[in-house]
Amino acid sequence: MSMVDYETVMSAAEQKCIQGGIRFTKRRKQVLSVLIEADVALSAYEIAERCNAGSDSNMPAMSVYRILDLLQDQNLIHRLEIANKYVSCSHMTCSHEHDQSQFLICGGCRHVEEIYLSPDAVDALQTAASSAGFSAISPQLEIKGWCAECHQSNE
Amino acid sequence: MSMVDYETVMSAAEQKCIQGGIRFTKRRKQVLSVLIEADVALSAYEIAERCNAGSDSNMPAMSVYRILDLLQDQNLIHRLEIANKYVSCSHMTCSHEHDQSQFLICGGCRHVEEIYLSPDAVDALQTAASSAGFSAISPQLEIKGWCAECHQSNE
DNA sequence: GCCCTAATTGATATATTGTATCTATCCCAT
DNA sequence: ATGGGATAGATACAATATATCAATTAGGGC
Repeated sequence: MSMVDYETVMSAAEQKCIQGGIRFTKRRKQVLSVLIEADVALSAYEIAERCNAGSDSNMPAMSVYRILDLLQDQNLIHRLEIANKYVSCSHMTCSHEHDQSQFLICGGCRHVEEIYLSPDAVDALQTAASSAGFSAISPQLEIKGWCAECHQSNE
Repeated sequence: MSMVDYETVMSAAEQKCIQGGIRFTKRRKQVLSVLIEADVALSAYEIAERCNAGSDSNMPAMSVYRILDLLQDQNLIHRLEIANKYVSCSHMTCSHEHDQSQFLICGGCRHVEEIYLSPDAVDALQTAASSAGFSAISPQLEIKGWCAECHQSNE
């Protein structure tokens, strides 16, 4: 799914882990690989399944949760709260910080698309939030909507 | 919490149910009352607890889920997917349809505020969604952020 | 190389949220 | 008053997530 080479992404991930003071272990590589190779957002239990598919290793779902938390801390993946699923970060190889990511999530099939909102749009959201006494909106926005396919089948 | 009289709201709710072809039963009144009187968003199990608090009636959580689904169909309440919680609709007494509601949800304490985005901001979101192949964004937006209090304690 | 320590993983239990299904009961229209 | 659809009860279970403690592993100083 990624636009860049798998090896490049993985070594960038390793660097981020080292800089974050944690190890890029076999288990963690395994979880991140599954997310990078998936073309859809996956639940923790789906990730565990894929780790275990056709292999002798046993990846318990509990470990997956632990590892997902860590990878999130390193900004290598995103947790989508509306979908209860996880996706790899599309900016993994960037050296600079990304302070915004935006996702569209289909309310029907839960398909996920990463989008790019104009700074103006983000500003408008931030302004509305400030007016309501919030100091900041999340750097990771999730917008629920309807993909063309699900929209049709629901008419 | 409501700006309008409780009785007014409940009778408006009853009208909406009748128009929707369903009954406004004791159980459904009970669930809606709890949500109207709450000043925070509540989970289904919290609603069940409040229904049962200091009373002889037994409201099972399963019934709560069923009733929440119905109330949502009648546009009397909103389900917040980011928070896994429910709030009563602030437009319950309006006769016209509201095609947009927007909520801010604190990522720390899960406090919920209803906000009003400018049409321009909503347009920007819709445009970004269309570009990504989505035919529509949800009429109910959920924006995660940080309330002033949680923002401070996380600095 | 070896040991100490801390990080990591394993293993188990349990909490939380939500769905499926079948039965019993209630209430309205005839 | 009663037949039938809407509503509620009851039970089981699925899916998602957290807590806790023990076992193992990997690096850094000697």
